[in-house]
Amino acid sequence: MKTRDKILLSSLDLFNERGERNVTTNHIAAHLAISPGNLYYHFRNKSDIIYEIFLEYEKLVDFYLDIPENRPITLDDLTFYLESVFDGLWSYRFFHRDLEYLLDSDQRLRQDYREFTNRCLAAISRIFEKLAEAGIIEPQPEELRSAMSLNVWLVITNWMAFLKTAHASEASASLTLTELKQGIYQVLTLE
Amino acid sequence: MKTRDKILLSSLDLFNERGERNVTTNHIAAHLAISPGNLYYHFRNKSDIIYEIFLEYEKLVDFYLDIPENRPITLDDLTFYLESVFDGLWSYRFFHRDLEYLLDSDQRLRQDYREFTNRCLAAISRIFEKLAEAGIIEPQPEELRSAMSLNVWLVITNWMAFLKTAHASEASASLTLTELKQGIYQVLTLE
DNA sequence: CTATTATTAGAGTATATACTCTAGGTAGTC
DNA sequence: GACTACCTAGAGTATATACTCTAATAATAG
Repeated sequence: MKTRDKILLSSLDLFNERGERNVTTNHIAAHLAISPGNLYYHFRNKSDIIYEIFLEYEKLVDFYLDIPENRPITLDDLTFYLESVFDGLWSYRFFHRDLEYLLDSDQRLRQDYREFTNRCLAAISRIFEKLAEAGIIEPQPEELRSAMSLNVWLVITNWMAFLKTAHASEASASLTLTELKQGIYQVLTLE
Repeated sequence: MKTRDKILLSSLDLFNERGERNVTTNHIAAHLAISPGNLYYHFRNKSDIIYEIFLEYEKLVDFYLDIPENRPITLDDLTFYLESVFDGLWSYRFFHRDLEYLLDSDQRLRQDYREFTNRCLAAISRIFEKLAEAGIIEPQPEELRSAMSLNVWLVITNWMAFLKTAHASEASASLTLTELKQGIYQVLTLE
């Protein structure tokens, strides 16, 4: 694997595990047993690394949330969407943890993330619409639907953080898949 | 005003405005035109300052969420609760922004915050219960009620962050009260 | 007035952090 | 073999950060 890709992978791992704030570029280099100079040959700065990781995250979620236009939606589809999105959240969980700081330090990222959020909200909204069309939930007016979508978005993106803050340190390392899955139930409650 | 209190006030201001991560103890001292030594005479370290600010926050919210036991609840009460809580969130908004990091760096805080969350969830749940008793909303089984409460909590605590991340930088400084109030509508949607 | 305690200034320090610079490899191509 | 483009090491640096230490000044109590 190319050094550049190894840097991205290791960074993601370390960020997720220890939080972006606690991971320096020197840590990343040391973890890969390469020199800082080498790291900075491949990336101009830490922000660039984070930005590239975000692009991957974005691509993944966009791929998952590509709602088929001309096919009714089923409950299985819904479950698939939720599982996919939670999977993405888990793999890039460092991102939402330090979101505000990250957006403050990189305008590109702020701009892109804003559009990303809007795409996600639109997708969630479309899911509601199709669920209503399929007769699975009650139809709802546009305004209510977008408020509901926003609620879903808030619950989804902050579920992980809630788990980490609500649980005592005892099981600190063990955010289990079970708990993650409970997040799915949590979202379903909204509907 | 005592220096100690001035430190707490200034810290809160600076934390809210620039984010805890961007505010050093030296900044706080400089802002107050006192020496670092002076600051460290009053507080052993930065964590201690944050912890004391949290205690104030906790006290405020606990005070607001003291649900009367022997009186039915009205819609006005509900509005009051929501406005109070959003007011508290606004005044201590730095806290939720860097929550995970803060809890990681102070075990006392982690423990206290965990209990605080549980008290809040219980209060929200009690509000639902009383709203049902008063015939304002449909009664719901215990399990559903606690899931709903959790959703409300997630929306409330992350509404501010959402506003700051979703809006482009244009109006960066201007998180208006109007938008905050929209958060209240957002929560009501859940019900 | 004096002894003690509380408060303050300000210089200083150890460590960390993001990042730079130079010199030297390595791999492919003609 | 020589040229070029890519890659890597590693020492080094400017700045920041949390925090310490000493000495001096106010406040207070007896």
